[in-house]
Amino acid sequence: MDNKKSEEKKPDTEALIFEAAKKVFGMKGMAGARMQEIADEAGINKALLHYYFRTKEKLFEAVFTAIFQSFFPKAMSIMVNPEISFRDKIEKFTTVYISLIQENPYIPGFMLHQLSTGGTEKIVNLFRESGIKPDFFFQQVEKEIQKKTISSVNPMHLIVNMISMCIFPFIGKPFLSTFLFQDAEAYDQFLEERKKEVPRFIINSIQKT
Amino acid sequence: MDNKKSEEKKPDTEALIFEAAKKVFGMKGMAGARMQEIADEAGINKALLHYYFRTKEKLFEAVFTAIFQSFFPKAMSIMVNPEISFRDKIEKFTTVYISLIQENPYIPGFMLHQLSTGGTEKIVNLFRESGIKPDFFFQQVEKEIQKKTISSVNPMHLIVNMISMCIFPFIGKPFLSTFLFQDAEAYDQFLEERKKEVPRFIINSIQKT
DNA sequence: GTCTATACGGTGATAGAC
DNA sequence: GTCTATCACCGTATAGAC
Repeated sequence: MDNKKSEEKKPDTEALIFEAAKKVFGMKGMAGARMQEIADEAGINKALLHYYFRTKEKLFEAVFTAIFQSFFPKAMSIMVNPEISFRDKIEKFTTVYISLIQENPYIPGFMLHQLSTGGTEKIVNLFRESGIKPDFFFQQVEKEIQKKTISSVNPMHLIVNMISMCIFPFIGKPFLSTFLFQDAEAYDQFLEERKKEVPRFIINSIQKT
Repeated sequence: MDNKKSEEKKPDTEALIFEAAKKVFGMKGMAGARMQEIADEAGINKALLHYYFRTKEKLFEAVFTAIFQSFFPKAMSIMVNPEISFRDKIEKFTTVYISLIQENPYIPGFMLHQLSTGGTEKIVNLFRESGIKPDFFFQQVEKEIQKKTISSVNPMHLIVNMISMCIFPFIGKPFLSTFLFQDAEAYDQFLEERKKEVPRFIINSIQKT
């Protein structure tokens, strides 16, 4: 993998470390991860980790920030885009959200550990920096209610329901894939189905009949 | 707190440790928790932890098992109870589920860490031991579909949706309470509302009109 | 049963050769 | 930039007095 034109994309140790850290931190969490394991995963030496990222904490923060920014703004920008109709919004959001996590399986692990360990400040800051204001979505919901196109729902609950149904299947993967599915393939298919099922479920619930 | 009749309920060091461990493990996870912190929380000495539970891992397992058994069977038994109508089942399940976690705030933290750390075997075993068969619920869904009382839904997605909407608000508490709510009180009220909102949301979605 | 003191291993981090 | 060797610390676990 080293034989490309060395000009254009050297195997870039930093990126190797980054990927390895994603994986290990995502699986074990900040506290459970071991620098040694990350080094092994990256196929390099432990000391090199400290050469690129001075400390474990800095490495974690770097990876966490990157992960967060790689998905959160993308998903949220859909919700606050004035050009997308309300109904499309729900469909797009769920689909994109699920797809994004499928592509970056470490996201839920990161979020979880970060949340349940109480390290909320970083998330809060990243969120603030992203400049996203959920208010617009709430206003759009209210507008739809006034237009009588949907039944009267509390926007808070609606958005929490939406996020819940998108993200939980990933969190609960080991659990679900043990009890509800035969193999990994069945689980993957289940996720694919959800891209249609979840928006349908939501729209069925709130649409005026 | 020691001045009760020493016969009836001595302050029971073991129970103290158990409670402290619940709290610390729930917040920090197995890897992040420190025996010292548990000892402090229990107001006793570090060595005593090892006297009662030989190792950190044994302590964790004991607490995890107790937590699991204190809520899972109770919630699930509702789902497979043939005497409860389908509609009541959804209402009862969501209400009981949310209430149970409200009373034992450490449950989500435990589950999360256990899930995301990959220690699924314990959960699988505990689940097996509980003797619960989710099949009955699935059958009941199919029956309702045949009776045309609900629209054609995939039972898998239905139950995953239900669990998602119940449990995620707890997982995401730090996040939600930062962005959507002013204070802890508002968050608590939100949870109370959900006991009505979630079943309503589900039933609205699947009922035949 | 409960404490203090200590042994022991693991882990993050650094020094220094190449 | 990358490695080997090593340090210093922290955290689990045990020994032993009371």
